[in-house]
Amino acid sequence: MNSYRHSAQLLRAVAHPARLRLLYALRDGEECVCHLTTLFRQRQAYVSQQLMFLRQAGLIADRKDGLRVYYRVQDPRVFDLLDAANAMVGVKEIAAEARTLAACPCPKCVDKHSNACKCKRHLPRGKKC
Amino acid sequence: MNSYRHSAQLLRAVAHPARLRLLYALRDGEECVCHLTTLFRQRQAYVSQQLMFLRQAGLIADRKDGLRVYYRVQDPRVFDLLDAANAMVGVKEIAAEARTLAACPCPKCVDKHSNACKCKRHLPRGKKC
DNA sequence: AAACTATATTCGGATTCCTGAATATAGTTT
DNA sequence: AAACTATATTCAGGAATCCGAATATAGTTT
Repeated sequence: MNSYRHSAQLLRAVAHPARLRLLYALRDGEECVCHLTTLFRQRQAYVSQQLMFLRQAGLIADRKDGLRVYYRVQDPRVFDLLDAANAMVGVKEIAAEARTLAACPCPKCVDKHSNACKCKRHLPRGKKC
Repeated sequence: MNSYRHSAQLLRAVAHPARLRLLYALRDGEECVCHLTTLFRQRQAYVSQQLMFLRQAGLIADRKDGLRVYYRVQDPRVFDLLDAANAMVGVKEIAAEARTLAACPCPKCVDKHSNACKCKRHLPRGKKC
């Protein structure tokens, strides 16, 4: 009966504030690392580390597009888990965090600015075309 | 938004094979420490430690009756959590483990033996009245 | 190719967790 | 009170985790 071991492993992957926050940020769709880094105001290396942890646990998958890497959750049932935990500690429902950020150079955020250039050129963080 | 911290703490309390197993053993009712120790074939000190962990996390509560201490789960919603985790790792449903044990001296187990004495005297482990 | 950008990985030290051994506490029986 | 029983707690060493700093990798633009 060491199916307990598998469940425990899954639970441990999820038992960390930063990783919880990451999963919720991916709740309604993939995001690139730069977006998550900007959103959380954390070092890129740290975000990558936690993403690696979640990936090795099989909770998220990645997709490359040019320089960027987009992450998505593998199995939406993980939110059944997280919501159950939140219910127990008295949290209603965690809404997805703001989807577009002025300081983020990823396509999704840039497209939102109607006055921003839509060309595909890579721009340094925070600069405009 | 550090409600993440609370959820993470709850999840960590549960992210351990021994503690998972304990919770499932309490799924359909309270059990005393000696019963759990016999059931798991583990040192009493170890079982007590893990119970203490669960108690400090607010997941279980205890009740004293003479020498024995009976533990029960505080909030049955914890099984929503655990079942969700099991579903993700492909475990159907965890049945409660055997409820009565020949080697266990707790009242519940002794009563099951129709040929055993029902007096309230305390007996050394494994000996009969 | 060289400079640049987004992301990943390695390394190390501090801290936390795990668990065995030993011991303490509290209730019970004689 | 003394011996005994069920349970709880403390302690310590080793393993695992956390996270910052530095560096590596791979794709892009010029």
